[in-house]
Amino acid sequence: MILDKDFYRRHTVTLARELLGKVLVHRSPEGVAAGKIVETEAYLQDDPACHAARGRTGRNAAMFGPAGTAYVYLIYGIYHCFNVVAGEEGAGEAVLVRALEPLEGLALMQARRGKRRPLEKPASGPGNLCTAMGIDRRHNGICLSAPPLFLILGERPVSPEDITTTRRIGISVGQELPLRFYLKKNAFISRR
DNA sequence: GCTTTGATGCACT
DNA sequence: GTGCATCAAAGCG
Repeated sequence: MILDKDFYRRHTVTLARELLGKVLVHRSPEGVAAGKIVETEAYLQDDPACHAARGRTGRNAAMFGPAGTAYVYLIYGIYHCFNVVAGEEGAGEAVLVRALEPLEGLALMQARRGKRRPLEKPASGPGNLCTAMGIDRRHNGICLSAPPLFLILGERPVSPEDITTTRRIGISVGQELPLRFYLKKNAFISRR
């Protein structure tokens, strides 16, 4: 049921595409929240936009762990971003998960977002996703092959024709690259 | 309907 | 002190 270590052992770009359609589950004391991954971005070695590009620091240390480790960091002092570590151990590559289509615990996600009106897409955008799922720095460095935070197969497989490739979003360092992937026609992606 | 800006931890100059 | 893999409220017209 839970995707194990072997699932994560493949090229980072391949993993970024393979993660589409898989389901991210978080079992927390507040309840279970789960959603289908609909948007990802790959961050590779020798890429200035990759946090690991300038070596290991306290913040990015989890990126250098084995594939299938969670890398969660704080951005702009307020939002968290959730990544799946990929590639060879020590390479410092990862896949940023940018948006989910809620499958379970929609009300919990909406409550965590804390808006007046319940949001239709509470987990679209990397910062929003972490807020809705209750993911924060406590999850940094943990293994994604066991509860409380893990991935399972989706209901139906995703075929290559279902995937759109674009430039990554919000990158301001270095050359921008076609390393963003999302499910075509899915309403829950963060941007067109 | 845009565009601007404030929120602010952490790594780096 | 500056800038970032962000987001939404505020300002503008």
